[in-house]
Amino acid sequence: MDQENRIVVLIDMDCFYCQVEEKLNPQLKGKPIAVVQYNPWRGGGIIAVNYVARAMGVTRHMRGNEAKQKCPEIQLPSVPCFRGKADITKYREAGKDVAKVLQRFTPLLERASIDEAYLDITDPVRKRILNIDVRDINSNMLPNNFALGYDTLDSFISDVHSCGLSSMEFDYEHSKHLLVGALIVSEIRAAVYAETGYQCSAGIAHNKILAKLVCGMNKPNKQTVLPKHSVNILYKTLSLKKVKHLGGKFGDHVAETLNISTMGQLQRFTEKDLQARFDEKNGSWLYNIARGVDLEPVQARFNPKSIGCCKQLRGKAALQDLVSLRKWLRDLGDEIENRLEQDSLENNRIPKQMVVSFSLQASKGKRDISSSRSYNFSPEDELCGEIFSSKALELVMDSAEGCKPTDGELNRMLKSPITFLGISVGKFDDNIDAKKTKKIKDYFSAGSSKDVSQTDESVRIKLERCVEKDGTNAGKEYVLEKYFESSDDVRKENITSKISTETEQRKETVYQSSLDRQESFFAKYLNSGRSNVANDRTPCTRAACGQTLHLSNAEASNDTDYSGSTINEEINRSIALFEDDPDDVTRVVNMRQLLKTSEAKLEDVEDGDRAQTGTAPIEPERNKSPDINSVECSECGKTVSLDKFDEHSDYHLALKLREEMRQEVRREQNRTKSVLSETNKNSPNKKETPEKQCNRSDNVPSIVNFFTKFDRSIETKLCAECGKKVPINKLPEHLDFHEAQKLSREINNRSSVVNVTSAKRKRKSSSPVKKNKVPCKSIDLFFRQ
DNA sequence: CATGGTGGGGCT
DNA sequence: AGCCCCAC
Repeated sequence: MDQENRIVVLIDMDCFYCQVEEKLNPQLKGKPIAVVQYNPWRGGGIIAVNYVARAMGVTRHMRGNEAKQKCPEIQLPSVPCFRGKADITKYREAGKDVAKVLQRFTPLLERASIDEAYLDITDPVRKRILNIDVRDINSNMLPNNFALGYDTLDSFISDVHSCGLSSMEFDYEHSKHLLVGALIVSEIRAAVYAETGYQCSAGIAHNKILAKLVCGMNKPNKQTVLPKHSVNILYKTLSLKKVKHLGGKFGDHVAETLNISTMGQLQRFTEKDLQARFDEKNGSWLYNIARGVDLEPVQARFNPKSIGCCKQLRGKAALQDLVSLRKWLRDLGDEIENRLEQDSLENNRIPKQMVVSFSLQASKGKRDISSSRSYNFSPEDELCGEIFSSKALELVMDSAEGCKPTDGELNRMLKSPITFLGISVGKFDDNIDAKKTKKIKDYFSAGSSKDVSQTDESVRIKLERCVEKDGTNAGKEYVLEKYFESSDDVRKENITSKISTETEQRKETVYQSSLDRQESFFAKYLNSGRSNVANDRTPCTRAACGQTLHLSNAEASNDTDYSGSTINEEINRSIALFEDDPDDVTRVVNMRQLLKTSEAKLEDVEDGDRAQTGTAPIEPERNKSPDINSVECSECGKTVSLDKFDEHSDYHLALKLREEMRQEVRREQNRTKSVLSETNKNSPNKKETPEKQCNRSDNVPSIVNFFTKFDRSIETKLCAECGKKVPINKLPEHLDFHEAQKLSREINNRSSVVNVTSAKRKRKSSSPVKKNKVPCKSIDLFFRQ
């Protein structure tokens, strides 16, 4: 409503990647470290530096080797590498963990990056003011808090307490709200630290630009408030380029045309003047921000609007031929698929569009030519890595003239090398349950020719395996219900009776008989689960889990807890373990306990136990050393409790197996393609679509050879599921792969009962600033050479 | 060859 | 739709 009197916060994690590495490997704490992105060139590129290392002169922009020179004892943990590119999953997950804590304090949270979020806490501040006496706030309650324009926080507080009588300029109401905002922010940061172990800094001001600005002024692990009347003090010396949106070309342009360098100097110009020199919108924006005014609302957004991955392939790494292009698109497509799987699981949405971007090497001295092409998914498209990579290839070929005019077998060279490749998906469709239910039905009725009873049994076994992890009847019923939704009546009958009557007694034997039959992907996976069933420590965990489910259900009725999960959400989470992280349940349990204790603390505050509030732990003395009963997984670095470690290892094994199987399927697909296109080989020359050219290129002997190790002497059989040729000895595995896919889809397609996104307020983008913000055409032309 | 991989967003 | 800029 009153955009100028909001309380806006920017939370920024301190050297986040380093903190994540330090948490994963506590031995690193206190030592100088920098996280490098794998890159064989000169020790890797540094993307984060902790404060110990910064003190010794290590900065971003340096390579690992330079850091070693400056600081020989520096440790350089590296971003893991998957499919030939950096994989930042663990940091993404860590960022999400943090954001979940933040979200408890306000639904008006905008995730700005992996480690930053804006919070509009205007409402929480108002409510708090009704419940407390601002005069009871003292600097002991606000450790590590700075007020810009004041030597000490106390002098700011006493200004507020004296009702601003000491200064004509002082706006009491504004500063009172800021002070209460700072109090809330210190509670937020304490919660983040208590629940995640991560430290962050914060800026507290009346809008996003200023919050962002002051957040960086005291770091790390500090927070800074910016009273309105201190803006001019700050601007007096503040370089214009420090302000968001002015850090790039536009900022340079402004500074040069006006011949100024500080924000203060920007105030000398009238709005009309600025509009004349730049553009109506940019002019107004500059005029406003020069006075500390920024009307851009904090948007309620937790989930990203797009999911993408890309890879630079510069210099010698540039792609020269179709084979390598296809390889990279496959890898990118696979990553998209995996991340989308997760996303649909968590957010109940699927993308409607994909965009492929690429750059072609230009003649030396010139900038590479970058292009992008989009594709809107049709309802029949199956959102798998295969679709992403094949569509991407089509689009690239279509617009990049990838193939040289045919010259016998050498037509696989690209006209110009590709120096950048990226696939991203977006334009998400929310609440996809209805549509998906139909798709599930398709999947399950597609098997047809296979022995129905065996299919059902294997599905049943897998379903039981799922609910096994859940440990509650509710979860079992839920899963079965979802399965029935997608089954025809005969199957329903069949399975219902089996499960309802025999489950408890026959569980072991069912597993056993299944295992006797085949030792394959699922058998191995199930086997690992079975051994855990036998393990007497596991049931305890499950019991705890079941208890938690009920607890969290109670919590969900607490409307001040925005993250409160429903029982169904918890169940879903448990089910998700099958594909997701087996450790999740224990994490949820721990998280719940922490939430309860921290909520209790917050209630203490609300109840007016102010002496207690004063000790609000900005750095709790909690012992963060890892549990003696847990161990760090060498695969993913996560801490895993010992009694779950077997299971966790199996999870990684399963992932690897699945990946192998996918590759296997791909190889077969490609071989099939090339065989098919052989029939075209002798057809007369005619205009061909790029797609056809693609296929034909697969026929080139060298490319067939690329997909190694296919032995034509081995007998093959057509798979009833996918119609592809499968070596007969690989058939059991291959069928299991399809089962795994089906189950995976079934799991992914189940409804997510709580839709976090929909709980958020949706604002109209009425922000005047939005229109005011961006470099206009004239500026674009100015910089285009 | 040399921050690189991700995101958001505005303009035409 | 496709291009470009900004920022972490």
